[in-house]
Amino acid sequence: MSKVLSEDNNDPELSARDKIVERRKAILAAIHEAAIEEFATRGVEGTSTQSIARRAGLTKPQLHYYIASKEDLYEDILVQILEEWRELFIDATTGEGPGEIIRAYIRKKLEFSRSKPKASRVFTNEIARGAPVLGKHWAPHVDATRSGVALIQSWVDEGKIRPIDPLLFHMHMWAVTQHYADFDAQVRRMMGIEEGQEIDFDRVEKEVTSLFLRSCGLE
Amino acid sequence: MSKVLSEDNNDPELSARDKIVERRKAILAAIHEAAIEEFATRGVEGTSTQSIARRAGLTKPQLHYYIASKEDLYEDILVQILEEWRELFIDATTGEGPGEIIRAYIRKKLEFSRSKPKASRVFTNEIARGAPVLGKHWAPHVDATRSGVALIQSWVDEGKIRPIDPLLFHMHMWAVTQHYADFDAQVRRMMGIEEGQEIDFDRVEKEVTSLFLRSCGLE
DNA sequence: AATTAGTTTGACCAATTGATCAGATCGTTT
DNA sequence: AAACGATCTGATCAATTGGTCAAACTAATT
Repeated sequence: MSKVLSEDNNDPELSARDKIVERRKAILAAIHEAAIEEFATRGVEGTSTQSIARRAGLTKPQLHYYIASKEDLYEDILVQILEEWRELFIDATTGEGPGEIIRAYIRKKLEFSRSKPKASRVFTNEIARGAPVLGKHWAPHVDATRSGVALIQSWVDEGKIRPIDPLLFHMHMWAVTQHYADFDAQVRRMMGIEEGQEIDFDRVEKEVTSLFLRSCGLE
Repeated sequence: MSKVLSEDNNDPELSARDKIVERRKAILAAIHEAAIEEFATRGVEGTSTQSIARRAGLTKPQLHYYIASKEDLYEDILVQILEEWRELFIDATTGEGPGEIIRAYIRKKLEFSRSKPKASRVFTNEIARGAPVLGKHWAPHVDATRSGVALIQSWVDEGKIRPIDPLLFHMHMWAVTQHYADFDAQVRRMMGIEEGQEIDFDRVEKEVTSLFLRSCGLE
């Protein structure tokens, strides 16, 4: 700490120290990306550090220079995914009505499934295992979801939407949107989509939104 | 074949040969059960034959006496799961109306998630991997689902239900019901259910049914 | 030119992996 | 009692696992 402060006085555009830090960041990002890819398809225990290293363009000892252990890396990635889901919660701070909030939630969650399906699958895998690693970390996530459920409940109490079970309603939105990440292969097969072609997420978003809005009497 | 026929003439209650066959069946069933448990939580590649053997109460060489290889066992189990899902399809042979058929599908699928969550998860895992093994086997399954979709489409055409996207409607029913198997840990956490306690599947069935019936104007 | 911190490398480790095999053991039939 | 097929066992295999280590290398600082 003191070293950094004492030596970083001169600042010609980008110091050598900064370059090193930046490089480290880039390599760590590559490791995370490679690991997510592997974890998503092979699971934690089925993934070898070897394969992570290879995918990230590193050797195995090189990988271990940047990470402590496979389990450590896995935990980091899980926390990172939860972090990215921060913005994904239902809240009333925007001042919008139930319809718009539900629409926005479905849109954002579907966008995550579309753009980061692998990360979604790592999460699914962890839950399916009984969430042994996530256990210590997802309390805030659960709390945030709970407050979303409370918001939905308040809509029911105020007669803004039909009387539905708010917890199940929320979970079902989560389930359907998550489906498009976890069951990508099944969705493609059912839709008859060729390799390389894109799933029509506009169609999906329209239908999913309609499903949930109608069920609570908003459409 | 000829041996069996020639020697099986005398039949005192249960012949020795039958006993052997029965024993084999029982052991194979134990192996399948143990393997499903392991595959569901650790994935195929993360599961060791050792752990399967141990859980089934066998030694490793003993296990290999009954199965050819781990991949072989895995494929058998996947096919077996598809087999059990045979009865799970939407069809009009009962002569019932859309409402009853949808209700019955959700009930049956939820019952499967409740009673065999592990098997469900093995399936999910395979799909998340891109269905490399299932690929050769699930054509009938896909066809059956497609005919279910066609049935739903016919309801729309005949004006029996609201104009929904039949394929997505079907997939969403699948997604929500599957959720209760794959995300058991998450569901329990959100519902605040203690270890050992049961999830209230009546409440779930009621809400899921209502969700889909309302969305197609049947409730 | 020497020092330094950061990084990379090849060799190496004990443990486990999926799988095999010859020989031992078992209960049954002849 | 001999022979039989079915089953089980301990030893063993090459390959891979997650991870370590000292030594070498690199580039910037002194």
